[in-house]
Amino acid sequence: MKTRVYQFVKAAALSLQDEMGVRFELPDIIIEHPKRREYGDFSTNLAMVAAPLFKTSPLEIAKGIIARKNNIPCGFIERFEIAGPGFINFFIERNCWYELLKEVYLKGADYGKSKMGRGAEVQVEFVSANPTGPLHVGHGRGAVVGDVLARILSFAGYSVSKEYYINDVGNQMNLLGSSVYARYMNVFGKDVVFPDNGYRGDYILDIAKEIAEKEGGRFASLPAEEALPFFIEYASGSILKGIELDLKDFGVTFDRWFSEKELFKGGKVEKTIDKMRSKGLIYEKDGALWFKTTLFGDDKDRVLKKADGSTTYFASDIAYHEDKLERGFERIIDVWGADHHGYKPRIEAFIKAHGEDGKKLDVVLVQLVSLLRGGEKVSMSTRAGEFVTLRDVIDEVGSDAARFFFLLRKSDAQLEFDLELAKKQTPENPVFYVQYAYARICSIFSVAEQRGIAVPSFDEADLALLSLDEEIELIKSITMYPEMIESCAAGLAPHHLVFYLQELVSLFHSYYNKNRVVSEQPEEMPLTLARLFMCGALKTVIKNALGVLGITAPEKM
RNA sequence: GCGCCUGUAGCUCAGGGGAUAGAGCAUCGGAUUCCGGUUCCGAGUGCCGGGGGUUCGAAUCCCUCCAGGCGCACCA
Repeated sequence: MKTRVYQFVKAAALSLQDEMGVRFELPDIIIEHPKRREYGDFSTNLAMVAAPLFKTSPLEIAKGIIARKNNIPCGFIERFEIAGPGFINFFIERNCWYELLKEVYLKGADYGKSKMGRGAEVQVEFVSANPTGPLHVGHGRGAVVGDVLARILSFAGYSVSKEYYINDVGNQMNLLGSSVYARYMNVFGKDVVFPDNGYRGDYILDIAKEIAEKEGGRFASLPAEEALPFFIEYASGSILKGIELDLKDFGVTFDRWFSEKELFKGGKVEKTIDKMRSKGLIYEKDGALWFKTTLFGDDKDRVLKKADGSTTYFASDIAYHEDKLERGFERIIDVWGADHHGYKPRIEAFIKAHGEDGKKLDVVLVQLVSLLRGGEKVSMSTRAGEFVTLRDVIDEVGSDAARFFFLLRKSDAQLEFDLELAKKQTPENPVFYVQYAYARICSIFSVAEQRGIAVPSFDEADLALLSLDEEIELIKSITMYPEMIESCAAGLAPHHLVFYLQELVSLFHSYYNKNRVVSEQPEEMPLTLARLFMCGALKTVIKNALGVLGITAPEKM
């Protein structure tokens, strides 16, 4: 509908240019939903923006554009209005809304899908937590943001690939291995110095015990260096499996798990460095190898290879991003914890150095989550290993509530997550409020069914009977869904969808309370059918939206 | 010191150049024989952190200051 208004305005503006004998590139035409109902269904500020270009007053332009209505088809617009300093407000013909409602019915589960992405290949990389311990709440937020973003993009017509990058190389792996090794030795009564910054969580001991059970004491007699590779391999593998399971239970899956180790095995890291060297972007200083990222907007050059000959994390990362580019993705979206924000310029620098548009990369930052329990802060300290895991949260509040809460704020704002609230079966709990609306509609349908009334198809219902203001508002809100998906996709902002759902559902609860859907009066059957039809469309939209969020739509609660 | 994010109602936060700045919760008052109890309606509250600028128009953009968070390794 918005598109139709847009097309009209554009055609009208062009035609107005001809009439006035002027020609210039039109400014972007913005069609918006006015905040106030009396300003119509849509409005545009074009007349004000274009006034200087047309060299006349906004009022004249607005009049001119509206005058085009005789030449340009716009039967769907009931009336126009010029308001305020020069807004043009559009009031849409009521029948058009009914038509849109039928579209919901016809498209069903596909309603809201868009071709916006034109099938462009997009990669979303997210979570990518080091396999050194279980996922904690913060990772959980990143997981949901990435996952829902991917779902939104694919709904919006992109071809999306979800990926988890595993940092299974480097110091932290050695540290993990030696931590488990130390615990293992303890099991056999041997005292080994626990590494300084070792991992102290209970899970380390669990893994050590598991190894002791399966492998016996055969490593106890080996020198540490010989035993270590096994411990690293075993521990990271076991932790990764746990991570995968936690994510799966959280409704998050990946198309690919990409191992950093594989980059080295294939010589990819060296190859990427060589490539940059051949472009003259590498130099040596203080025995280390540097990459001239400053040429591409970074604020200092970065080390790729340390004086001791080992490569940095950044070296792996550019190799990884080169791999992404080579796989032909048109867009690369990295979802990172906000503490990595400083990392963006150097990755972007690499992409530019590689000869690609830096805009190919989007970084979505996910801010901290602080847990509350009935308003009281739950303390989390990673250091002591007593942090709250994602698993704990899912077990306590369930996957649905956790997912919803993680999306309740824009991702780059800090989030307070109240565990007590998430469990409440009351309307102050937004998840409940939304799911309840769905269950309520299902309940209406079953009442109708008991009375032998089937939910009508679009040609059985006379939608013109839906004439109440609340009904029109509800229909408008229902049919705004496709637009919502597109705007979430464009802004990489999943939280908009959550806000939309809450507003939509609130309109329904309010409507429900005032009006009876299934009437007792036989003569009101046509109205009942029309209302059932509308509820059916609403049901579809709620279900589709919850589906995109990865949240279940329960028929009963 | 430099960079990024944040500062909006009592609380948690939307809105990120447009018209009278919104929602939920909390508070107070009212409705609800019902399809579903856990629902609904109404009311009040704002120097949009301060100051300057750009603009026909600024919560929104720019500068500056203040406050909070997070980054700023030859760590990962």
